[in-house]
Amino acid sequence: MVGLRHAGNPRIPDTTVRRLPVYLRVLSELSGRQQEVTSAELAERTGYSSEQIRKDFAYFGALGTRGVGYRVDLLQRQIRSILGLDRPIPAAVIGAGNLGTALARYSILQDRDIQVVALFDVDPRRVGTDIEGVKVYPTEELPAVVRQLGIRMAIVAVPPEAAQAVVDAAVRAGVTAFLNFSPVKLQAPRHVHIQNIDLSLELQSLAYYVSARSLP
Amino acid sequence: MVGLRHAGNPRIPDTTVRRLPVYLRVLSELSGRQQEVTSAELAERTGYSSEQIRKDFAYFGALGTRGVGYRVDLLQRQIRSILGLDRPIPAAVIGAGNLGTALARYSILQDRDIQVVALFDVDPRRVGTDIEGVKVYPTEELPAVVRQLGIRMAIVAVPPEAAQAVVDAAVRAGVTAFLNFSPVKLQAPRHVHIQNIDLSLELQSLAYYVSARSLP
DNA sequence: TCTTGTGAAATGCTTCACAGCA
DNA sequence: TGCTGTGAAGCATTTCACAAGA
Repeated sequence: MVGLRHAGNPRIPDTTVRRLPVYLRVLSELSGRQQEVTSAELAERTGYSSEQIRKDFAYFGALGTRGVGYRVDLLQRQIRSILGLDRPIPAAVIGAGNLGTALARYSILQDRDIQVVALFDVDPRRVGTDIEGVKVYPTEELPAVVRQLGIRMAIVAVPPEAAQAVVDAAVRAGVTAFLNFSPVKLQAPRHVHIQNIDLSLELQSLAYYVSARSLP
Repeated sequence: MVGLRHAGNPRIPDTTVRRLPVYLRVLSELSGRQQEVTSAELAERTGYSSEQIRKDFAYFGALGTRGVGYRVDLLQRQIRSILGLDRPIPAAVIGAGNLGTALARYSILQDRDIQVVALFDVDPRRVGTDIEGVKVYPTEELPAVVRQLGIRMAIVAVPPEAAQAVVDAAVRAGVTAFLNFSPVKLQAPRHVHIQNIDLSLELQSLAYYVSARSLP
């Protein structure tokens, strides 16, 4: 996992990248209400330290005014540009079962920058239906649809046995970023980024923090 | 976030805790097939370095045999005990919408150590139904049901406005560990552990890794 | 000989502390 | 005076390198 991006851009640590969307969320609450925001105020609202916030901003050539703070709108625009959210990103959800459907519905309704434009499923009963107006295609058409719609990002919610195959197909068709909910370690070329969310692993590690187990 | 647990136990770093379930998964594939496993083999299958694995095991007083490796069954038992998975953990899913239902179904079917024994929802149309045989209760009954069933862990999948209130109620009733899917920063007492999974944030940070944005 | 177990070095991230500027 | 910007210090985690034991 490297924070390196296309030539010329500063290298941003992965930890910072993960905080950027949080800043965006807070900034959008602030936007309209105030023009400037201090790192102290952002610290208050995000839970990060103010120094950390300033360091984060410095990674992409910050622009605060000493004694005043940062311009909300400028900051928003910059962070969105860093993340590549300054133009819509077409995304796919692969697997239209319970989880896939829920994730698709959630993403379609929540996020306007990342646009879920297609779902895929192997089950003929699901193919042809739609989720919030987005069509479910047969998985075998994935390469064609991905290319046609310029899909660059995919949410994987298929059974573990099927995951590697759909990722391989998607990668060949040009997808470079995956959010994987399947409980398997996926293989992919270096330039492909895979972010895993594994519910079983999360729950099991969470178990460690269940305290005072001696109680009833 | 501290790795500290009940008195007497060694302090295990959070990073290690998050790897333990991965070891469990790999070990369960191995179990039956072989009695011993080397750190190199585990490295191969997990993607972690062998030194890291040995360090992790050392945190809970490892027990390998030089020249041979670790006993699979012993390792399994130890890790399960560290995580508190040596007895079933009753859990709740709060919010029986699309996501909550999908998560509940997934957990019920996948995980036998963490048992989802109740769902909660405010919508009267959902209350009284069941998901894979697990009842949906009205949210107002949460305190009573949590106490009655000894629930120690909760998956939160309610709208953001409702999240803090259900967490407060659950904490008062004795829940100490949460997996939160609501896109809000939840407040809770020190002894309560909250693990967040925020789909929007994940997708937005993922956008950073979509490469070669200049293409079509 | 093979693999564990572990101090020591390296890395990466966060916090400290304060100089610098509006 | 207030807040940014940033080197330096501090921590946490990972990797290195190798001694020790079956």
